[in-house]
Formats: sequence, C-alpha cells, structure tokens
Amino acid sequence: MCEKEARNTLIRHGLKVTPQRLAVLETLRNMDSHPATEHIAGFIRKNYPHIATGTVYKILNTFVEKGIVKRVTSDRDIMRFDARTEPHHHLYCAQSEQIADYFDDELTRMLEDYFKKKQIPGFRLEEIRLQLVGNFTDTGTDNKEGNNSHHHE
Amino acid sequence: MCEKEARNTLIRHGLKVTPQRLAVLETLRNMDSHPATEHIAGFIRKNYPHIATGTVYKILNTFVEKGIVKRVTSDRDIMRFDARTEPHHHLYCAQSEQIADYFDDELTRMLEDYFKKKQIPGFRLEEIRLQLVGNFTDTGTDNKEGNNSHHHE
DNA sequence: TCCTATTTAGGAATAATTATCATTTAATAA
DNA sequence: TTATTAAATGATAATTATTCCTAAATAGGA
Repeated sequence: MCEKEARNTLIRHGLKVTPQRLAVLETLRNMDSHPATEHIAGFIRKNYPHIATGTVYKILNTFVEKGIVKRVTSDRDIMRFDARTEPHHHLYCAQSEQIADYFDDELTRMLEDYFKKKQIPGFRLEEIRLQLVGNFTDTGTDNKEGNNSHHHE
Repeated sequence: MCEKEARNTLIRHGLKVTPQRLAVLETLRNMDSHPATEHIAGFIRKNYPHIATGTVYKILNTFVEKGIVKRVTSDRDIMRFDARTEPHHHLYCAQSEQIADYFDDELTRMLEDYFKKKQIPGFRLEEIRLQLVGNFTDTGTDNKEGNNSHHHE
C-alpha cells in the first residue's frame, strides 16, 4: 500500500522509480520526526544496507524541487525534511532538537485572511510558515517515532 | 554614538569590551541584511583586517546566549543573524537569499491573542516566529544594504 | 602598574553538503 | 524480450560552514 503510493507519487512527478527513491520517500512518510539526511540514510540502511549518503542527499533535493517533500529549517546548521505537504506549522523544542507538526486550520485560515486584506508592499507572498518555539511538556512522547504531530480543532 | 551604545550593551550583559566584540556588534546593527558569519567577518576586515573567523563565530554565539542578537534560520545550511530584538517577523525571498525584517504589531498582537486563548496541549509556547516566503517585487531595493526592513501599520 | 581570568588568532579538525565520474539501471520502443 | 539511451547510483574527492585547540595577547580590577 505504502510502496504503491510512493511509486505513484514518483510517476506523477515524472521521476524514474528506483528502489532508493522509494526507500527515501517511504521512510520520510513513515517518520514524523522531521529527520535530517543522515537519519534517513541510517534508517534506510537497516533494510537496504548499500545506499550511498550522496544519493540520499540528491534524492531529497530532487524531491524538494518537485514539491514532494519540504525543507524544515532548524536553529542548528542542518536541514531537516517533512513529507507533509498540506498547510501546517511546526513546534520547535528550544532544548532538544525535536520538531513536531502542528495542524491548525483555524490558524492557517486566520493568517491567510489577514494577508489577503493586508498586502505587504514590495512583496508577493507565497507561503506562510509559523515556527512555534517552546518546550514539550508531555515527557511521555519523548523521541518516540511516529507520534510527533499535534492536531488541533 | 554607535560605538558608545555597543559598549554599553556589552557592559550591561557582563561582557568584557574588546575591539572585536564592538566591531561585530556595530557591524550587525548597521547591516539590515541579516548577514551570515562570513559576511560579518568580511565586512569587519575592511577596517580591521586581523579578525579571525573563529573569533566572529565565538562572539556571535556569546551574543546569542546573552540575547543581544538573534539567529535567523534560512533554507540554506547557514546561520544568519539579526540585531533587532523587538518582536518582529521575516520576509524570505524564495529566489535570492534575501531576508528582510517585517514589523507588524497588529499581526504580532493577533498571534499572541490567538495562543493566549488556544493552548497547545503538551507544549509551552515561548516564541512565535513567522516566516513569510515569497518574492520581492520592488527591484529597486535589490541587495542595497541598509533599507531592508518593512514596517506596517 | 601588575595580575589573572578572559579573549583572541591561527590553524587544524569535524560535520554537512555538493560535485565528479565511472558504472549501473529504468523506461521506452522495436 | 532485448537493445538503446538517458538518467540514477555509488564511491570518493572537494567544498563549505562551523567548532576545537593552544599559545599569545589583553581587559578590567586590585
């Protein structure tokens, strides 16, 4: 099911289907932790030991160009990635390196409405990203892969 | 006047006053372009040729710890800095590497009010950062140092 | 002025990312 | 199915951003 979806995504964007690309896309879609390139490569190597790091970098860049995944900026000097393309925002932990998705349609709508009314002179707005910086208080979810998003509303 | 202010800032934060620190702080305060470390170092070297790159990195880290300057995240893998500590947001140009300040008190207030009412479960919010991604349309301001901020309201 | 803890310079070391290029592979069509 | 061709991958080198290290310099207080 997941592989099929990944395969379709690649084809839909005019990309050749390779095992490496499938692995990167499936991995990223199954990880909610907004992993850095090395994390993705390391995770893939568990099942598919021969993937080269450079290949993962190249694949991720291709995916970003095609809009299949998004970059998430972090305060550290590494790039992290996100397979969710629906409009959403991010929670950043000030202490740990954790980044979580934050879905909030009301907020998204509020911001869109705001900028529909109030144009910024000299700037054509394309995307609104909110970085919510703070601390996670539910210590239970610590680093547990796969439950790293907050839905609201 | 500017050196005096910079000097006071250092003293106020319990830092020794050194020519290097003054140079970094004055430079960053005079540049609106949210420069990366290398840009700051390069700029300083025009008047003060012997400053070491590592020194600039160390000084900037110290300043961030003390809250004198802020980090600005970029889509590229470099850190950029901002000497403005008042609450404000940023305009990112998708093409060029330009980042501009965006001051909008109404917006800041709206977001603060929103999160005062709507708590995020499991998360203690400390800072709200808005990244407005798009394109600068006023080609006149291209890269011109010193006029890189947008006030609104 | 002198003393001492900090700070700096300079370079080496590390980490993240990109580039290169020979080899392999996926898609296409005969 | 096989041949063809453009594209992708692996391995490694190169680049870039940043940190680390240590001796020398220096700020600020006694």
